[in-house]
Amino acid sequence: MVDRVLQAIAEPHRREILILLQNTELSASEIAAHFTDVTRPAISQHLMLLAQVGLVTMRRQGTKRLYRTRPEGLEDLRRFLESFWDEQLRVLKHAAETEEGRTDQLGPSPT
Amino acid sequence: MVDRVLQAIAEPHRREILILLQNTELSASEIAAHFTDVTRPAISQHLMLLAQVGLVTMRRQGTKRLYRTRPEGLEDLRRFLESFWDEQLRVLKHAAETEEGRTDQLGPSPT
DNA sequence: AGGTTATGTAAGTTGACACTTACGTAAATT
DNA sequence: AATTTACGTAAGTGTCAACTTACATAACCT
Repeated sequence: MVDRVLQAIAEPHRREILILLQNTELSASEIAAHFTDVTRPAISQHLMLLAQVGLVTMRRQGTKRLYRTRPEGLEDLRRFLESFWDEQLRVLKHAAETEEGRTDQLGPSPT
Repeated sequence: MVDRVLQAIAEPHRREILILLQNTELSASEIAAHFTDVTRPAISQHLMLLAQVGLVTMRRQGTKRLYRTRPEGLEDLRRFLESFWDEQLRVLKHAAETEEGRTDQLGPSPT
């Protein structure tokens, strides 16, 4: 499950959709209107995926479909990453205390 | 930057690598040995990517290359998701208090 | 009923990416 | 110097996912 949620939020457009929906409930076309680089059907497909993964909920209102976030959908991921971070921080702390001769060669590209 | 980190940890094998490296420093082949469904070069490529994104560090020791996690690499992502979650939880709380007529139609697939 | 509005769905294209095998290379060992 | 060990790198392949355009459908309005 974590897999699919991670994959879902790895896509920039989908993350932006989630951010748009943070405080509001929006219709599909309202959401699509925020995007200039992508067509409405694409957004529709993103919304479908987000719903399947449980990050978003939909209800119909007349001809519209209103979407909102579903906070519980992030729980699994949250738990996973949190435990992960705890572990990482412990390592970080330990490294700071030990402080062995830093021989680092390869790091992140200096963007 | 968040994009690339998310993409990096969206891949199951790479997540497993990070978990392997949580407490230890391992050589490339030691890491590869943990995987049966994938060849060593594939792992090597994953390690490269993880290093580029800043989730992992490498140092040479003789003919070996030892990898370890780089906790700071998760900071950006952590910040992003944390603010995100805060917002989500606020919404969740608000929803619980308001408790309007639940008209939910589309949810996560009942796995 | 007929038209409009709001939206999903089908089908096809493209590009990225996770692999594979084969090869290159640098450090240790003999 | 020749081998072996421990890797990365090149090049090619197959799959998947994010798009696109064109079409289908469902609710609303007149």
